[in-house]
Amino acid sequence: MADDGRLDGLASRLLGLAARHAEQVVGAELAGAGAHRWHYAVLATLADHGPASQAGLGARTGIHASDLVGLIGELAGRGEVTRTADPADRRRNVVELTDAGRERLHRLDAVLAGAQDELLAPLSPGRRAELVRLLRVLVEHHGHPEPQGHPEPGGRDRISGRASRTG
Amino acid sequence: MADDGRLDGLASRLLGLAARHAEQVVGAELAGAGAHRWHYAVLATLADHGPASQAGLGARTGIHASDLVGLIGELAGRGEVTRTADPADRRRNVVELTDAGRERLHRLDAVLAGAQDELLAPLSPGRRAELVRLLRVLVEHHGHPEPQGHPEPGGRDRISGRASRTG
DNA sequence: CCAAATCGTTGGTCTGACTAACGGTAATTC
DNA sequence: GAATTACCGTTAGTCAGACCAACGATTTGG
Repeated sequence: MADDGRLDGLASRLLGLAARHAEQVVGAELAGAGAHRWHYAVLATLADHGPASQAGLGARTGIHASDLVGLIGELAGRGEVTRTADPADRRRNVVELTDAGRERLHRLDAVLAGAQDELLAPLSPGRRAELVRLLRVLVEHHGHPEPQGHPEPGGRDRISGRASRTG
Repeated sequence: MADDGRLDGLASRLLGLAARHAEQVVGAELAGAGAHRWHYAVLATLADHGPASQAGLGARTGIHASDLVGLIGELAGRGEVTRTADPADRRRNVVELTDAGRERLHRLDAVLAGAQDELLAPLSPGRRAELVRLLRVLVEHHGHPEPQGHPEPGGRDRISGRASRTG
């Protein structure tokens, strides 16, 4: 095999390569439907968790609040979501899915499913599930690295890490 | 579990999140040693496959030729690689590892191993190997999507091989 | 009422990966 | 052996994604 090199077995590198590939596939597939990853993320989140403020959407999707502004504007311009001032808290905008948005989400669901299938083509259903399981452990661990306990063996001060808010 | 949402089970999204996390961990760890991912990639490739031209390095590491210029310059400035004109083909530069480079690679090997361990902390050794196995299947498939023959099953027009955006 | 915090918004920054073009060199063809 | 074609390294610039800084409007809490 071609695993004589140190790079070929490096989990971090394989993750990066696979993720890049996934982004390509999904991005291209969604672009064919005139959409972006972010559009799907917002529509899906609204469908799954109901109306939300932009801050709430940002927390769930991981999309930065500043990028969310234009994104919601775009979706609202297409009539797929509504952005209305929250009467209970007038700082907030309540973003809500419309019927058109739900319809579009359904189409994008199909597109996404196709993309996933293309991505995972070389894996059997069982292997795909296993992959998802393993990845989910990693991302969940990322959210809660250490509940409590010893700081770190040989641990120096934390290297400034950019926190990511992944819900 | 928190898998009530469509995003939470999406392989492409999990890959992206995990990869981002990996980049953070590895990047921070390497930064603590004054290095970038690219430095390690180049040093490791040279150690594993011997001297190479910059084009060859680019092909193996995936680093773009234009970015490789400054990178090799940096490593050469630190005395960790030598860049000499190939007498057999004077278009080429032969990039070669020095003893200092080998020594630095050893240190970075340790750093990288620590980063991988931190990354994969929540997984048992068996699970880690399984993850690497699955990811490698994906990445290899990416390189050789279809051995030959039929254009693509269900495939529409060619997805632009490189850019995330068709342009 | 005043201070602090939150939300949406604007504008700018930084980085990684890419493109375009060019001079120098090699290989190929006539 | 001159011209054409292809390749290598280099420079400069583009582009998208993720982020930060700061602001006005608003709510919250002492």
